Amino acid sequence: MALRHALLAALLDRELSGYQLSKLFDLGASSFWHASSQQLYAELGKLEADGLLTGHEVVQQGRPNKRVFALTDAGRDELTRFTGAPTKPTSIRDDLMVKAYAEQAADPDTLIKQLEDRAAQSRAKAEFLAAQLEKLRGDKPEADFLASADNVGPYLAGTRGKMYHDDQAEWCEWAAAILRHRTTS
Amino acid sequence: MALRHALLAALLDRELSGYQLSKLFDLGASSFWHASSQQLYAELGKLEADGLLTGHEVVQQGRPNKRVFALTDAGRDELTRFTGAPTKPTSIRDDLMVKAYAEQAADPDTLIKQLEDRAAQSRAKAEFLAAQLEKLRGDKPEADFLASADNVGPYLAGTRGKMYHDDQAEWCEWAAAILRHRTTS
DNA sequence: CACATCATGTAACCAGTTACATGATTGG
DNA sequence: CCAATCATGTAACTGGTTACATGATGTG
Repeated sequence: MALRHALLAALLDRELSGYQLSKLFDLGASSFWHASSQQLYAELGKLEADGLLTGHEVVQQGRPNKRVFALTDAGRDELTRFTGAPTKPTSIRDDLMVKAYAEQAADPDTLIKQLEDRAAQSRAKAEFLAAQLEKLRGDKPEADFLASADNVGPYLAGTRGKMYHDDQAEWCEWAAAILRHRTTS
Repeated sequence: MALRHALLAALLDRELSGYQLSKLFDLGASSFWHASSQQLYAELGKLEADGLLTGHEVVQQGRPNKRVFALTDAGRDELTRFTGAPTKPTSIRDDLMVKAYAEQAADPDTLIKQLEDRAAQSRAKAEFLAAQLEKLRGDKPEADFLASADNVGPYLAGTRGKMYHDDQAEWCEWAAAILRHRTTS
């Protein structure tokens, strides 16, 4: 069980539909938890069957109806249990980094293009996260918000995500520049 | 197929045994590719069966014998093909970040402890990577090395790994300090 | 003599990916 | 009317994890 806890965490203080969760895992949470939408719908079903979540149909006008999910008490307990359990090592799998490592076997122009594409994606995600963080802290200075707000978890995690994407973009551009320099000289 | 390319990349310019690869994936490459030793031995077998790698027994005195693996021409071609193929999105799964996100449901002291443990691990990995980078560039200034060396891939990837772990350690300590402050005030 | 490190695997199970499938509504 | 966005799934497959298994050698 792995995705479960990420889903429970996302639903800790709000109800969301599968679709909203898929946006979240695509944009906000992608820097610390990766999941496809198919996986989400499957896991939401299991979590509901296991009594950790309850789903309610929400009728919308102007859009297809949706099913939103909320934590049950059992779900919250399971999340608390999880936070106390030993932490598993981080699992990262990044094709682009493997390609950079194997630079010797790669076509330089193609690799440079891929690094630049990734840089652009990471810049966009960093910007999105910066906006999220601003929204979370409202008009307060960061230090005040972190000292007084009642739910700082998403802010802490979002900050790490922004760091990750800022670095990723910076590194990709740096690496691309080096490879470009090596081909043209 | 996923681990394959990471293994082929690691063997691009040297021969290594399963055990040496498991060290590499535990220390050097863990910031961009995660794999267990069981997985490595299984995949090395498949790669040999597919003709992308050849294994040779090396007799050692004072230690158990080992089997080292080297890229074949087919293996190198496959790696080149891979570097040109579309890059899959990065997959990250980090329990600790999910726990930070779910801070509200967590016991503060336990979470702080976990953040501090991770900070120490990341500091150690960053230091290891810094030493590796120094070894790779030898006595040259970084810019000279990157402009003139014939294999910069591992240096580029290692640099990203160091950034990742430096940030991770810094963020963990920052987050732990915030949570500590919130519990004591 | 016990512990750390070196060294390599197998088998059963589970998590995650890929391909397929459908349909409503809004805006250009 | 076409594309984008909203919305939700299933089935087959494959990649990865967990638990189990073994044994040599050097160091304190």
